[in-house]
Amino acid sequence: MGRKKAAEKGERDNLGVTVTRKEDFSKWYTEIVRKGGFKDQRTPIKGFDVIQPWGYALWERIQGAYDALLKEHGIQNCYFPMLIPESFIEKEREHFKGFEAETANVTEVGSEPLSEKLVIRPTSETIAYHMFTKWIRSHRDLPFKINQWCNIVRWDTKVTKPFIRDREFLWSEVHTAHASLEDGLRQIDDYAEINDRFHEQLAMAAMVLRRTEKDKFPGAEFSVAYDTLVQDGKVFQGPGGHFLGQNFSKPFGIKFTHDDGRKEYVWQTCLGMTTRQIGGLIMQHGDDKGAILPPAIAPVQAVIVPIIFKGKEKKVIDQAKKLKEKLCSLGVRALLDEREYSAGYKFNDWELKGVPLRLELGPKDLEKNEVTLVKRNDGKKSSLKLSGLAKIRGVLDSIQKEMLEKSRRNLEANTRDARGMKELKKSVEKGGFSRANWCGSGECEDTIKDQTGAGIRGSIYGKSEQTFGDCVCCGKKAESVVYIAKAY
RNA sequence: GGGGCCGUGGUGUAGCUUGGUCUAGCAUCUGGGCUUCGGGAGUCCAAGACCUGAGUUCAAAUCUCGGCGGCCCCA
Repeated sequence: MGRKKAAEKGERDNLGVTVTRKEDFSKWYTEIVRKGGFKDQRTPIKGFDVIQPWGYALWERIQGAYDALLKEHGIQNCYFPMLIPESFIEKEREHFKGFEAETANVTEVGSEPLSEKLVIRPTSETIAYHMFTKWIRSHRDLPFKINQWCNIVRWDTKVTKPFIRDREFLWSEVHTAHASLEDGLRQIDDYAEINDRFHEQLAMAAMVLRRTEKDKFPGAEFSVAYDTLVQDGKVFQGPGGHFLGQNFSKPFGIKFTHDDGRKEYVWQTCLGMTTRQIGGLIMQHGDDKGAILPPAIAPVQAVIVPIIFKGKEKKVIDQAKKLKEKLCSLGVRALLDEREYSAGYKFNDWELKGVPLRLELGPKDLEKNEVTLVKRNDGKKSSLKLSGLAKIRGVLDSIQKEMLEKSRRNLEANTRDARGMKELKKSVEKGGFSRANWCGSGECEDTIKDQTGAGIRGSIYGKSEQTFGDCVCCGKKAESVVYIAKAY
């Protein structure tokens, strides 16, 4: 059946996205991931998927942006081994019990059993800090800041979402050691700066929240995470930084000597950013046609689609090639789509993939020495003289700004105060963040979760907000203002 | 952690309730031709599938149980 006939019959074919966000947000997301060529889950082992070229190209951009920010802040890359001896786990029980149930273990080589069980890293604190004891001896060695890009295995019992919840994923993990509590805390501020700038590039408005005691990273003194608001009203957790205090340096014995000869344990921090971010980006910006990638991070910023009429092919293709060259020399990541598909097919395909700007070049444009621009974020069409191509940089910048603005407006419009459980329940149903007063007790935290299905995400990091009433749950004196939301 | 839905060519599906004419239908995709390209073109030819294991039965895509896998909701 042709597409026209299918459309007449009211059927939706399987080439594009078959559901709207409103109809079924989850299915919409999964379809974009698959049909946009981001990821293929049809592998033999659940949760161990293939990141496809388009998805990986996006990851490389995300990675590049983050890597540059880390390096600007004096963090150097290195690589730790994938296998960790089980005995290391004994050194930091509290930390590891958070992962214990989901580690994959290596117990034999060939058919010979190993003398000690090895764990495939679910995170690298234990192996990294084992090495820290060998590298750090003097105050001169501090601060010590390293990062590694690697894969991680966490064998969740259920996997429901590509990128968002996988058993194997790629990430960046930063580990630092400091000579004082103050310097360690300054590192957390550094993370905030890194992540603020990162989120600008992603065009995602974020809430920077200090997690509650229950929700912090296992073994940490406190955790700070970036929460962004997805279109369906749930929040998405992005990168998280953790202040570890001396909780790891003591059991691992990471000591240094001060300039006055005193010996002391180091203060530590860690930070992580994962391929989950790809899922967050898609859910944040996408529309019913597919993904929408912000220009700062899109692998292809402008795709050129030649419109070919019989007899005029050469002219159009030649001009399109020149156009691509010019754009590249202007520093635009441009791609000429010369595939043997119809123009309409290509339009849909690139919209699914999320390329921020499409340039159409056909006989009509050639006559006028123009090119047709179509913005992915709002679909607006315009013409641009071929002599004025430099303006494209400005168009890309404005797309970036518009996307960030939209994200900010969405966050603002969906953050509201709630006083008392009745109001909170109503607010949670609407989606987004509910801003409420909290007494600080774990009981109230659990009750809120039980009764509303939403959890306390934390309080704004680095800013103490004035309470505006009593605890939303128990009515006793409130200690802080917290943000409550359902999360992925 | 609890509950529910589901598994048929690469993809999306029909068939399953009531087992047999299923030698498994359709669309799309793929390869080859002709033709076409400003929103997923048309046409001709070719190729391509019942998740897995056990059971019930003369007979299983269809019924039963287990496994593996996918999806959704609640906690």
